[in-house]
Amino acid sequence: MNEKEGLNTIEDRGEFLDEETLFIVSQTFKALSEPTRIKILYLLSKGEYSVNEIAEKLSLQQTTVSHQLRFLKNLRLVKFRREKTTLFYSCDDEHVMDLLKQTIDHARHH
Amino acid sequence: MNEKEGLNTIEDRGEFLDEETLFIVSQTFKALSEPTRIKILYLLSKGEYSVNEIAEKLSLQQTTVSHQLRFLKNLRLVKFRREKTTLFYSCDDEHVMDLLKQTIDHARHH
DNA sequence: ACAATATATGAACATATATTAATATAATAA
DNA sequence: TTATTATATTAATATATGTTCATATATTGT
Repeated sequence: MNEKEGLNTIEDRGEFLDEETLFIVSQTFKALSEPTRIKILYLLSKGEYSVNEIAEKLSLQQTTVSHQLRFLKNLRLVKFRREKTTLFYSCDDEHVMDLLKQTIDHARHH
Repeated sequence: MNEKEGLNTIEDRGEFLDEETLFIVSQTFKALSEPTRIKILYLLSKGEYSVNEIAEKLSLQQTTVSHQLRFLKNLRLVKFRREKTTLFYSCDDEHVMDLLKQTIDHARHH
């Protein structure tokens, strides 16, 4: 059978991930796995934009943008500030933006 | 400088991603966005394992593992070598494994 | 050839999720 | 107050996708 079992406990976290880590990791990558969200995050990496500005610049419907911003806000990847009736969204997670930039650079070098 | 269209080509790539980059990026993150695939990749980051070993260690069905390995193989994230009737799978993309490790570390720091 | 073992494949099913349409809320201005 | 603007929400729909079941393929050993 498997002569390795029983040895990989305690100090060595071994070959398995605990459920909570697994959940956070999968959620993080899921946020970055859809073209619409990638476009939004990439745009926001260049600056702060209102919902309507995002929709116009990316040729998306306002409601689509609003839904995806809620998704990203729930994961605390974006934040917003209000100015009268307008909400300006911006990035709120350096690590995740870094993952995105790394992967875009990597993809562009093929 | 950034008055709408026309100027943000070449040196400044601007606020938009080309379709091909967008596709590669989304596929890459999609690979890392599902718990089963994360478990498999994390296990493979520790060494080389056969399909049945992966299934046993992770308490997954053989067919599930086989399907997900095909997914990962299509994206060239894993490779395999044959030894008699057994296929030993291992990681084949340093950059993607690095993304995974970074994100696991980040998640574990809460 | 046959049996045994390891892995892959295709179809069916269930679930997840992105988008849309319609409507609601909230803030501001007149 | 009413109208206007900006954004959010709910429900419906369509599509994508992960898992399972049944079966197929491929390699090795007898």
